Amino acid sequence: MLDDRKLAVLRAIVEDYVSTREPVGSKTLVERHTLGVSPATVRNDMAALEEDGFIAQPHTSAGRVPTDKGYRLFVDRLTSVRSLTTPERRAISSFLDGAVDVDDVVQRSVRLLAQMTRQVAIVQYPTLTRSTVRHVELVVMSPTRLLVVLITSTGRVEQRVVELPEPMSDLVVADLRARLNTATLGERLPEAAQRVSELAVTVSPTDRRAVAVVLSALVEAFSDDRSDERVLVGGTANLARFGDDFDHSIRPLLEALEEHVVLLKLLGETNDASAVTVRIGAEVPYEELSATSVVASGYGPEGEALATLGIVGPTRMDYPGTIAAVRAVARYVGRALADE
Amino acid sequence: MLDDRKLAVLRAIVEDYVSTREPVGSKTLVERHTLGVSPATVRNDMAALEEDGFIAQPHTSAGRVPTDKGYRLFVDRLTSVRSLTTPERRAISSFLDGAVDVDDVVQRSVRLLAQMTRQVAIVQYPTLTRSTVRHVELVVMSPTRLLVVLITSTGRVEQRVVELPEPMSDLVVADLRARLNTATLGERLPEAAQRVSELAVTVSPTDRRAVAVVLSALVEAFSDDRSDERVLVGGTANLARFGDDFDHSIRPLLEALEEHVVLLKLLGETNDASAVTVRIGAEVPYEELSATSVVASGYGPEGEALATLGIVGPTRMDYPGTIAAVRAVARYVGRALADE
DNA sequence: GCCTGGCACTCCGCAAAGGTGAGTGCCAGT
DNA sequence: ACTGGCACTCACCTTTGCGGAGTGCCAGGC
Repeated sequence: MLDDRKLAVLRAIVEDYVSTREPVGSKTLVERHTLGVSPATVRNDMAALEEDGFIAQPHTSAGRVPTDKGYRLFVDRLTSVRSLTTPERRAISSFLDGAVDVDDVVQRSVRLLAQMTRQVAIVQYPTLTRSTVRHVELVVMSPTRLLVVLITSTGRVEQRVVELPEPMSDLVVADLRARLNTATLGERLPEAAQRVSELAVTVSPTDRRAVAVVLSALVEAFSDDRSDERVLVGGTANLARFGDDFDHSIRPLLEALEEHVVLLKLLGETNDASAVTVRIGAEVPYEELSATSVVASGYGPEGEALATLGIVGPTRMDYPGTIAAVRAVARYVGRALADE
Repeated sequence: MLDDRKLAVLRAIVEDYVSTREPVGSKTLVERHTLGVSPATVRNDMAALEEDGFIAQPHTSAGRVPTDKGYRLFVDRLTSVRSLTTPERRAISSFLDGAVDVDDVVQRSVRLLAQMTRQVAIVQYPTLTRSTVRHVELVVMSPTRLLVVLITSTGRVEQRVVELPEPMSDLVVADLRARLNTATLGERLPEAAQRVSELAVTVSPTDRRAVAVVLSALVEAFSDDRSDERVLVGGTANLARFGDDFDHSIRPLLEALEEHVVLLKLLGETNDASAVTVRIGAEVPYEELSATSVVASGYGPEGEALATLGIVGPTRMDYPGTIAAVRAVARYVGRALADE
């Protein structure tokens, strides 16, 4: 069915269409690529490719355009991932190196990704779930008010003010603080929540009610991980290069970009930090975005996927370059996070 | 020069143009408004208004369109600010009431503003400068690494990791922590920074170098108020209603929206929390945005302007409605912040 | 003196018409 | 199995023509 030359033709069509944005015909194709055959032969191959649904004609006498299925084949079999040049790597490093904290890393990543791919970039904040407890602090604000602070290994800080049902002596607070820290230090958040719950049993009956309030606030801080719902978007100005069909491609995308929930669904879930996922056209889980593709990857320190980042762009995009960029940024951001 | 009828004509032109998006002619104007005169008379008035630069003709034999100067006059003299209806007020309240912290208030405000005005909304985060110190925490991470955490009354958390030039004993850290808190608790940030600097003198010579590093990190956290450079943008999907001239009006705006510095400049500075500023077309401090207007207002608890919020939209916008919305949201957000 | 109805004029916007060219499918020949 | 040739199709561009909305100006009326 699909011999090597037909695949070469498909590849050529995708590449030309991506760079020129115009349907590509048999003649121009032969001129620009060294296929070693005449336009007429290419036409036969094209007819076969169209038969199989890899390419399509906008109108009877126009050139061919890749279909989603065509892009899919191109991405899966016709492209070897380009690795970045040394200067490119260096640029990424230096761009991310200046980051002062996790927020800054995320912000820089979005910019970097948007700039490299010239697409709309999306970066999800690192999940707390896999981070560990660095410190738990209890601050007495008044006899019946306590500030509970949780600091994680990724440098994120969660804090809650709790109203105590009855006063707690400083001694009890100090004891509780010490016990909390020994129990949770270095533990992952879910495990830490578990440990904290266990502590409840060991408390003397007199303080039980007050302590229970504190502990439940802390457990909530451990579990209520709002950060994994947060995403940052950048490079929206690149939408300008999207095409001119505002209502049918740009508007729905702008609307989607406002909804973080939608974005998270777009990025999808990845457990493997090194795998780059590509969703093309109709594969994207929103009907309105059928003219867009999503290239995403998990990222995190030591190949563990804490969160996802990626880009959204027209199906007509430079997949090899974009995939390489997303993969590289994911890798470097993971590394940058490990340093924090 | 400008008698009452001419002003009425100008007002009618602005209103019609805003709602229809089309140049308005003398005949339609008379039909839609009760001016009590004939089209011919209106034409004469229009000629005078054009002479004075309040309106312009896209081409000979087209209707008239307001100029920036025309909008200016309209905003300054021809419009009385509409006050909101009770249901509208109630909607705002209930929308903002559910907010759990400052971040949430800001996020809700952006949504609210974008929804009410159907424009792109911008909200600057409240400045820290006027907030007070709730707690300072020092966490020992390793003998030579210390985590400095600052928690403010608005619930904002700043944190820094400092590398110590030499180890610090736990005792010294505990002592320092206690002294820091007694010195700064309840102080406003600038004053707190001052107090911290003063502490440096009282330290024993052996620890001076290490302590100095910690203190300067803290002073920096007090002063380096990055939050007043932070802004949140929402409602970009409303750009779709902007017009179809993508390259000349939407693209530069999208680019501007990416640059927080630019946005802050757009919002401008307000000291008075109750004043709504309107900048029209060329009055906006960016040449590329000459087709846009900015409606902004300061906001904060008790009429004190902690920050600015506003909207950006085409010069052709519903000024009375927008101004009313911005003013109302600013007022309610100020109130919501006071509650936190 | 200001307003009005009438009139000639301008010019945008739309639609129809015609020409051009890129691209195709098919077929006969090598 | 590939190629050159040929007739055909159809989007796109330009040209042309026309209608209509709008204007400016002028002479007449309250």
